[in-house]
Amino acid sequence: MPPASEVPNRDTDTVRRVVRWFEGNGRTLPWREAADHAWGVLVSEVMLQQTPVARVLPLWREWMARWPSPEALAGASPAEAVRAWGRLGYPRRALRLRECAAAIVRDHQGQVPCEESVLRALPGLGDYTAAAVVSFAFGTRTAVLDTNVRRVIARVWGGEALPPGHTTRAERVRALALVPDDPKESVRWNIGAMELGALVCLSRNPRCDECPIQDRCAWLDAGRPGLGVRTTPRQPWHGSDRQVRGRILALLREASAPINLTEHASLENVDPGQLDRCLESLVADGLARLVSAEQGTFGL
DNA sequence: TAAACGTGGTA
DNA sequence: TTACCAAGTTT
Repeated sequence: MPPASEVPNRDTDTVRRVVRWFEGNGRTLPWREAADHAWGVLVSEVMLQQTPVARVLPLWREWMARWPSPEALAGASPAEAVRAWGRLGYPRRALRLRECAAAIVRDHQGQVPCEESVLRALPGLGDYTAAAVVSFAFGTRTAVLDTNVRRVIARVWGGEALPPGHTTRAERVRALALVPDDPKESVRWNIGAMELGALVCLSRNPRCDECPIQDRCAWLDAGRPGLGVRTTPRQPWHGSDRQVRGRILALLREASAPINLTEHASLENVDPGQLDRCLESLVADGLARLVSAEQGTFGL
């Protein structure tokens, strides 16, 4: 544990102001409307990992209509899940979500577990998602630490432009200290802090003049230092394995039958070695299937 | 622990 | 146009 000097006061008043702001400014999103539907919350949280709300909305509606329960999704094939994932990105999430559904059916009587540690053990659910599900779907008091909440806390109580590259122990301690004792209020704070980070306390262009706690922000007080400082270098995209894997997967999603990928016209400009490497990794990930080695054909 | 993992909107 | 970035997880 860090020394007590690093643990801020509860700061109940600032927390309450964020909650009030959310009540008047929060978006009405479908997975919030039916917050008692744990499966819907879980699906939304997985889809929202590193993915903007606007892109998730139509896919979430499709998935909930098609697979309204863990049992329903558990009955789908991996290929169906990957195809239905469309262009949401990080398609391994589709496989893991389906595996998650199967585990829920197999080990939890088809009911989404309500314990954070149990959820954390399911495929595709990490610290953030497990906390989000117990908070938003079950109303349990816990600290939900996503990139939005981390940024809000880093600025308001830390005076820093951005949180560290990975979640630190100190961040968790500080975050938990801010969570209200009352479970219902803790949920409002979690979702309100996330929404504040998503709509106002933006990473690059924060709208501090619209912020309900601008007079409580250590970072704004300090003159917003460090904005625009590059933290982690980005990997090049053009020509990367990621790009090639994405192109391959796009072809596989569209194809209704196995297709030749080693001599595919749209992959002509890809280095054969890289193509082989990407195909191999996709097969290893369960995102592609070698149908015929002789013909070089693959399917989902 | 660092690196890998998709995609498309925005400035 | 390039670069950033959006409710992270896994190995």
